[in-house]
Amino acid sequence: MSEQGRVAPARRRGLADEVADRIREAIFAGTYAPGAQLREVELAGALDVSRGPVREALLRLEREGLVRSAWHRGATVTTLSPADVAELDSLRAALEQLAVRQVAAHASDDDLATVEQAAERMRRVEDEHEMVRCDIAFHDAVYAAARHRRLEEAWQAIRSQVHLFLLTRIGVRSADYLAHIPEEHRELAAALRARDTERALTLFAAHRLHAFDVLTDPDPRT
Amino acid sequence: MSEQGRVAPARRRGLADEVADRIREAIFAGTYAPGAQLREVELAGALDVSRGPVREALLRLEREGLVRSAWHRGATVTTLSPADVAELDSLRAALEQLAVRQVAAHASDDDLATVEQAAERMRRVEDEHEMVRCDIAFHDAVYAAARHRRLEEAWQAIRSQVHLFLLTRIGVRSADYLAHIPEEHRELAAALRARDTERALTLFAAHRLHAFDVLTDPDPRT
DNA sequence: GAATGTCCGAATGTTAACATCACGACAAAC
DNA sequence: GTTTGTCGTGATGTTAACATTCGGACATTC
Repeated sequence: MSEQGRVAPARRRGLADEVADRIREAIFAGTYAPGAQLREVELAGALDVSRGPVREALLRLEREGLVRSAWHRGATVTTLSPADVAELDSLRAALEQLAVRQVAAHASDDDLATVEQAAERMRRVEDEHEMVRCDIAFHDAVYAAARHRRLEEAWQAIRSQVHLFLLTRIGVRSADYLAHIPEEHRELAAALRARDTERALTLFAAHRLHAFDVLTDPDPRT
Repeated sequence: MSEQGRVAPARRRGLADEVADRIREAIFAGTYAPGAQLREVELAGALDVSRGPVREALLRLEREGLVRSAWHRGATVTTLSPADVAELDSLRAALEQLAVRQVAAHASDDDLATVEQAAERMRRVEDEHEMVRCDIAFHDAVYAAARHRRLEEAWQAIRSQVHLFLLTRIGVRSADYLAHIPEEHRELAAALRARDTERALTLFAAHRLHAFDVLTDPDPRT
């Protein structure tokens, strides 16, 4: 969005990045369920590359918390225990508070517009997987608007895990989810646009709570 | 201490971990100054291993923010601009607040004792490099006492950079630093031991400010 | 003389073969 | 019957050679 007319970044990516993307997609698509082993030779064969880039890709996915690996024991897809979800929620809260403060205080109008667009995009979504992607994308936009590289990196370190968590929510309260979530995000964006820090913090906290307590307190109506 | 009599973790580490440690030490020792290039063949030759583990080690150091790398352009030691230092300070604040809350609320007495020991250890230190190491070790202990794996990982992602930052402070106000810092940390530990969340948060904030404004507002007396 | 095009060197990216390790099954010993 | 020791399999860890790419130096062109 209007990077002041700047041209594209135009940086070439290595094979390892590409491989990491493919593996990540496969995990989110359910090809590799949580707990499944990710064998290097198998992945290398499937993606038609050697083990080097696969190895590097697994290291990056480990940085994202999507994968855990032990010495000579290979990599497995992360499984999220209730304790893990609690950790994710508290850490996400800490990061998001900082992000919201930064955005409300210093964000450019362009960046705010990008956040609003991300919220708008959710209204035209039917598929649940797509909605989860949009949800994550919205928060990506918020962190991007904060213009805080290390904060964004910290978010990326748990981003995929949050994605995984949201995925487990699919099927539960799906009707509510699809109906209410877009409006909720529009309010978040509006509070940021108004630069109302306190209101934004409150709304973001409520938003996290909605996502979180579906697991601990499932809605009996569904 | 006293992990309830549990034996040591006893997990073997790979070559890559060892290599990462050596490179990290070399950077902290000043062998590779900020901005310096880290050539894979050079490191591999010096450490007498092949480029594979070196490559892996550089990826880990990149995760720690100690190293930056671009495609086909190799890795360089991170240089910290004033903006970077500001980022570190704000992110560190967010993480530390969560850690302090967790510790004050749920930490075991054993974990608190470990924190106190880390603070005590600072009193017998003369060398400035050693003091910086103890300073970091103290905060390590606090994060460990929080018993929050992802929070600890987030801390580790900026830990080395904070170390680098503290190193730049050496030589400035060194007398003050060596004299006052140990007492400051003992107060931090005491507030945690008393489980006085608000006081601890205030003290930790003041502590960060002390470290931070040496660069922005150097003491004229020194 | 400034700009463009081409080439060379040096570094990283990638590959495939080799070495090492962990886990499980099976057998032996107590 | 439980435990301990051995072995084989299949994976990861490591290595060294090959391919690709970047950056700068030099020559060329207008």
